[in-house]
Amino acid sequence: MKTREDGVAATPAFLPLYQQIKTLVLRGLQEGEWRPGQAIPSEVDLAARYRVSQGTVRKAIDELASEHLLVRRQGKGTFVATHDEPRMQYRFLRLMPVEGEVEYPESRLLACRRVRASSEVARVLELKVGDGVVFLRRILLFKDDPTVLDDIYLPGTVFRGLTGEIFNEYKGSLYNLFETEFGMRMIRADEKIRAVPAAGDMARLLQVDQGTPLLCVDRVAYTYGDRPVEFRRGIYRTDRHCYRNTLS
Amino acid sequence: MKTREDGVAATPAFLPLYQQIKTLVLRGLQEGEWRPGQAIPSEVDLAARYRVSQGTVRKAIDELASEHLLVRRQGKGTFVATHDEPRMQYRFLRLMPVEGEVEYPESRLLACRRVRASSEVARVLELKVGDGVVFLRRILLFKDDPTVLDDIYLPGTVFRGLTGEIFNEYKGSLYNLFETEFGMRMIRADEKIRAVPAAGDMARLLQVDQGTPLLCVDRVAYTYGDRPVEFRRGIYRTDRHCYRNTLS
DNA sequence: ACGCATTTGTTCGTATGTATT
DNA sequence: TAATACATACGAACAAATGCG
Repeated sequence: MKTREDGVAATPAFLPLYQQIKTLVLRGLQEGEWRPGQAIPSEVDLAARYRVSQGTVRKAIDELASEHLLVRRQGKGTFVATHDEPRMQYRFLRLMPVEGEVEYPESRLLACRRVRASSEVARVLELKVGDGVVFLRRILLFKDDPTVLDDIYLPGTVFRGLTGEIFNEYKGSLYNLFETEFGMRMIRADEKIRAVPAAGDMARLLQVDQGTPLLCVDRVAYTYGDRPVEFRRGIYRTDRHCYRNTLS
Repeated sequence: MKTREDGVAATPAFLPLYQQIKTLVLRGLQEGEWRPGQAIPSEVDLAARYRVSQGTVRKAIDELASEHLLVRRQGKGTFVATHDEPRMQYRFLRLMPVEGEVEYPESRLLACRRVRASSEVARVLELKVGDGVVFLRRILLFKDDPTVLDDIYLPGTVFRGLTGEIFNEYKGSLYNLFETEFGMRMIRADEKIRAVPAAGDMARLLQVDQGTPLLCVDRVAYTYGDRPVEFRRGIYRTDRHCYRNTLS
C-alpha cells in the first residue's frame, strides 16, 4: 500500500483504509485540531488531504458519527460533537419521572475542594494514591425535590483552577463546563448500579428516612482514548423518578 | 420514481430507496419469510429481487445489522439474528459480579400458571384487563447464590401451550425458548430501575432480611414493529453483583 | 492440498438529489 | 441564483473469508 501524508507508519497498513482514516480524524479530535462545536473539513477536503476517495472518508466519518463523536448536518458540514446543544445537554442523565414529561434538574453545589486521591479514586482515575483531586458535591433537584446527590472526583492536573465560583456562574451542564473551560470532552461512561440504604448525610440531604432504599450509581466517564477523567458516585431517590435504560 | 415489485404503494415514495428496501426486508423478517438463525438471500439476489443496486441493498442491511436484527458473516452470508449464539445468549442480562469474571446464572422455575391480566399488565402488554396471560416466576442463581427473582407476564394467545415442563426441559435462555418454540423474537427492551425494600416472599426467596434495599427492574420487551410481548419485574440482590450500563 | 465459486468487505469513481448559506 | 456540503444511488473491481469438489 502506498504511503500517505499522515500515514508515516503510524497506523498498521493491514487495517482497512477507512479505519486508518478514522484513526487519523480521531487523532485530530484528540489533539484539539478541531474543537467541540466546530466544523471539520468537508469530505472532499479530507479525501484530498489523506489521498483517498470521498467514499472512504465518508465511511470513516459514518463510524465516528455513530459513536457520537461527530455530528453530520446536511448542507452545512460535519461538526465535532458537543454537550452544548439541547439534545446532547442531558445525554448522560438517565433519571426520568415515573410518569409524565421529561424534566431537567436544577443543580446546587454543596462542596468544592481539593483532596488527596483515595485508593479507590486513584484506581478508577488511573492516578497514584495521594495525587491531587478536585472533589465536588452537588445536589440535583427536580421541581424543587432533592433527588440526586452526586460526589464527583476529578484529576487535579486536568481540572486545575476549577472553583465553586466557576461552577455556580456556569449555565449549562457539568460536562458542558468541562468541555468549554477545560477542553475535556466526555465521550463515554460506564455505570455500576446497586441498591443501598440511606445513611448519614445522604438521608438528610435527600430528605428521606435512614435506611430508605436508594440507587447508588458509580460512574466512570472517559474522554478520547478511553482515558478516565471523572469518577462520580450518584445517590438517587427513586420514589418519584426512575433510572431508564434501553437494551438492544 | 419507478414502480417496484413489492413497492405497491405500500411504502411512501419520498423515502430514500434504501429505507424502502429496509422496510421490505423488515417485513420479511416480521412475517417469518426468513427465520432466526437462517441466512437471508445474498446482496446480489436481493438487489435483483428489488431491482436496485447492490450498494443500496447493502446500506439497508447495514442499518438492520447495526440494530442487531441481522448479522453479517463475511464469506458466508447475512443471517437473521438469534438469541441462540453464545454471544447473544445473555445480551439482555446486565447483572455482573462487582469483581471478577462474568458468570452465567442457573434458572429455577417457581411457578407457571395462567392468570388474568391486571390493569398494569394489560396496559404495558396492550391487552384488555382480564385477558389470558401466562405468569412465570423464576429465580436466578449465580454460583448457587439466589440473586434475581423474576415475575414474568406473557400474552396468553402468543404463548399458548407454554408449560413448566417445556421451560424446565429447555436448555438455553428464556428468549431463546420464545424464539424457537413460539417464533417470537425479542429485539428490544425498555427498563425502569428503582430501589425498593425487600418484603414478603422476596426477602425469603433471595435470602435477605426484610427491608434490605434491592433493585426493582421493570422490563418491557418488544418484538418486530414495537409490539410488546413480555412484561417482567425483576428483583435483584446487589451485594455481590451490580447492574452495569454503558452510556455513549 | 488445491483451486473454484460464492458472499461479504473494501475502495474507487461518477452522477444526481437535497439542504444551507 | 449560485456555490457548498452532505445524502443517495449506481456501477465496477478487487480483497478476504468460506465451503465444496
